[in-house]
Amino acid sequence: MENKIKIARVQVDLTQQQLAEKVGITRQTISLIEKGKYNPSLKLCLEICYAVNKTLDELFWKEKGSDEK
Amino acid sequence: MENKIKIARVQVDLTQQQLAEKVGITRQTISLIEKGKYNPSLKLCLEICYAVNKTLDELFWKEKGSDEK
DNA sequence: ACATAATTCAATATATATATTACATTGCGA
DNA sequence: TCGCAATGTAATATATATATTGAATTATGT
Repeated sequence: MENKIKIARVQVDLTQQQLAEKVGITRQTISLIEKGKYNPSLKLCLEICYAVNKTLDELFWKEKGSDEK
Repeated sequence: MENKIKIARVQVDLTQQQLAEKVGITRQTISLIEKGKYNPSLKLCLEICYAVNKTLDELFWKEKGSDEK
């Protein structure tokens, strides 16, 4: 499984749109991040964490060699 | 205190240069990140974690409103 | 099946992370 | 003090995250 943002997002009952507004970016960017298409900045990661009430490790941690694409 | 990268780095006895090489970026970028001058990508954060044997939360977590610049 | 909301996807534009080169500064051992 | 290694910093260049617009697709409820 790519990342856990989507799961955390629905857990707090937010749509991509609403999450995007909460963290101050666009819906498309949320979509791309959830799909693992790229590589958000630390600041953005943190804001997503705050919005869905998770920590960095919970949302973004991957073990060293885990998913080699 | 800005971030904990520098501390973790010296704990594993690496110079900025060596850490940079280990994670595949330049020394200057490490310097800027340690000084809190910007905002690395998630991928880079993870690689730094692996190199110094810490987790994202240990190195990069900040509470919501903590250091407002 | 239809209507609507939620999400994915593409193209181009902009902001910014990172590279590169080079020089300045600091600290430490001889 | 001298010399060197580690670090800080600045200018410009490049790669890429993110914005923007808009269209296509997928889900959900009726």
